[in-house]
Amino acid sequence: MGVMEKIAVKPKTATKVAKVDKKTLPLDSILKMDCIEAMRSLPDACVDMVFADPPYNLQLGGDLQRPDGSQVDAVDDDWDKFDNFAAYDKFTQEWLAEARRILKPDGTLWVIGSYHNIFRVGATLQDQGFWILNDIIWRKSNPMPNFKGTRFTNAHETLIWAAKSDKARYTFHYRSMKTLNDELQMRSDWVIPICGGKERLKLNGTKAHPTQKPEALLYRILLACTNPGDVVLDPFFGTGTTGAVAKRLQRHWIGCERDSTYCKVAEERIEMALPLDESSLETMQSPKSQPRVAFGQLVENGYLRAGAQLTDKKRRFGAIVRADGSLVWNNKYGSIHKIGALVQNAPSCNGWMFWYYQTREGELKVIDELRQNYLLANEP
Amino acid sequence: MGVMEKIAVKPKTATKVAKVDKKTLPLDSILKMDCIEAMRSLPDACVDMVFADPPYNLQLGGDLQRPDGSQVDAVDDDWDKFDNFAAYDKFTQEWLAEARRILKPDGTLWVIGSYHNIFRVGATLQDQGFWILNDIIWRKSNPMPNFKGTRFTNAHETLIWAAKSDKARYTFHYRSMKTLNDELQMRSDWVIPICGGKERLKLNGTKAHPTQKPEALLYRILLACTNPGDVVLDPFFGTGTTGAVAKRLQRHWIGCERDSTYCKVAEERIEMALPLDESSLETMQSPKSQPRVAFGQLVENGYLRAGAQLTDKKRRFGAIVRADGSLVWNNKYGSIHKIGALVQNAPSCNGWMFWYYQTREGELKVIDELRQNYLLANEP
DNA sequence: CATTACGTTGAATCTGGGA
DNA sequence: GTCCCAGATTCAACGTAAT
Repeated sequence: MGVMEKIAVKPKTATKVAKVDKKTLPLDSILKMDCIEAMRSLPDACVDMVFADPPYNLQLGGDLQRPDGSQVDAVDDDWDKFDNFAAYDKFTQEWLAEARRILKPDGTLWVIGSYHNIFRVGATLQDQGFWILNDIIWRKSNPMPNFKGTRFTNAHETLIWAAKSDKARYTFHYRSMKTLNDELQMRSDWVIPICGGKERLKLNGTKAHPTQKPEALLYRILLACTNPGDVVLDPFFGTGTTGAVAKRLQRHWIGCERDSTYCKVAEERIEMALPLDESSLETMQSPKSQPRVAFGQLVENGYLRAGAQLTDKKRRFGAIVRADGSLVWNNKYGSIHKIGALVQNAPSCNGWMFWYYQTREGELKVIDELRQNYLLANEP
Repeated sequence: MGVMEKIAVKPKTATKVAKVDKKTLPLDSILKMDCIEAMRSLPDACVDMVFADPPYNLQLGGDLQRPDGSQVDAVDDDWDKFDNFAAYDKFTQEWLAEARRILKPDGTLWVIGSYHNIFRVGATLQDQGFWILNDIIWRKSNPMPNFKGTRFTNAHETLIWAAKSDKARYTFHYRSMKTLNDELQMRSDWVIPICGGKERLKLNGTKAHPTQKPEALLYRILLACTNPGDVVLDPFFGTGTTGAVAKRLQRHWIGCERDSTYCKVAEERIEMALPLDESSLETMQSPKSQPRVAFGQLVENGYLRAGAQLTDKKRRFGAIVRADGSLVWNNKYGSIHKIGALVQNAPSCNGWMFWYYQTREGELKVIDELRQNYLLANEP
């Protein structure tokens, strides 16, 4: 188990990416225009995440406009689906290219879709160099049944999580996700109800947006893959689920939305959203973000004496601690990790978990416990 | 509830598609060559289903160790190596085009893949004119964990079910699936364990094939979307899961496989497989494939007299039966389904379940019961 | 013989900070 | 950019051995 610790904006962000002056960004506001045009107004590498819920109904020609307002394709009653796929692909290429440009090098992209469009979106983003990290299945606990009994009940939607490249060092709060999932690794299939009840926004008694996404979905995504203070852009903002959750989780957001009714609904909704208290935002952090403790510090501070014998759990191997914090085994010297790997003939080893010491009572205890004690005693 | 009835090859197949002489097909055998070459040797429109488990193009990096230091046995076979996406796409286009050609007009295609390849496969098959009916999520109950804690556990694979066109009259045994799923509609996410235990084929103590699929997966697919006697072709036969399940379910199969070791293992395995007894094959069938009973037959045979009054369950609407089996309501005439839809102002209605008649005892009973009685009394 | 303990394994794009 | 090396990281099912 790790130690509770506040999330801090990862320091590498400050040093590794081109510095973007957040003051010049339209943070926490909606750009009331076409998303491609909107993104073009932003500088390169300025956002930490893009979350996109693009249109997928190929017959809704209105959703396929170019930045200049012209129609991508004449979608009339005689529409040919091949022409339509081409038009949809072009639209997808355009908004993805802009999203890619404004993403920081270590930022990630999330897209949600159904079988109508997700294969085209996925192939396109791979073509553009995005590196898929996971595909995530949103399993709806209460999907609409297939009334005609002609197919399987369409009970899920698919999300793609992708980095800008295979080398990118993306944000992923593994430990938070594991905690959220009752101490088991979070899987790629998430059970979340569809958006309804009080959460579902209404206008004159009817739903304000046909495909409003549940906040729980965005909550998990933002918690897992961004840090407080990060900037999340949503090119198809709709009624602003992304903005509402971002505000709750103390992330900045930028929305793109042409429809003025949606904009109005979203603004009112986000205005009402309450940011979580900072203490509620504390999450389980990976030990990676704990201060490092050198094994030698433990020796130096008397947690273990030089000359003490360490063994593995089953007492198959024994090694001696030296004053500088190195171990000796079979006339070979090295770190706890190196010698641990050596005795097992393994390529690598976490010495903290491998080596045990004997207490005065004769009990074997893993040396990682000493490190935890040291950390507790030396907390800031 | 429907009636238990034997599956029969759907009659339309015999009349609608170009007749293929099954004697000329290499039924229930493996074509030991490249799948594209193999499919080219077959005539047009000769198979009812193609099930394909193509290489995933995994693009794995270096070795991967578990936390305990042991090595993960990766898929490093030559058949999964492609130079780039373009090469993989070309390969996909070629085998899909042949699969499309040999499929009967009402036949369907199933493909399985992971996020590495499924988006490319999905987009390609849409480009070729296939009409996606569902994407199905195979949720693994026991996936391999993400050992490094770097992503969400990849706990599923994706299948695509597609018809040759949007007009195709594909086979789907809705009722069998609903029965299989405890009287709930079968959803698009299926929980099935990975293939292990006795089912996992071994050679000299190690797995015979790195990616053997569970029979439960094929069982559900073949049961849902083929009829006994249908022909299923698998272009990437491997160790023959498709063949083994097809034999069990009394379907014909054709496999394509280049690797002679896989061929040998598959042949032995299928040889051992026992076809299910015909009585075990009886499953709940869709009302559509039951012998149709015209409502008029019931009138004709005295199950209901002309002039009788029908109502809905709550006696909100009343209609009169005419001698030809049509109903009258508000001076409007039509079938039980049409008038049922009309009175509710609904787009459609299953009249068999909507309309009730009154017994001599004054009890309301759904008219579907009369149909069931008629069917029982008139069984062959 | 029953139960527990331990070892093995599965389509995996699987580390990251500092010099 | 490369290199070095500390050190973080697993779930369910199945098979076999030990108790």
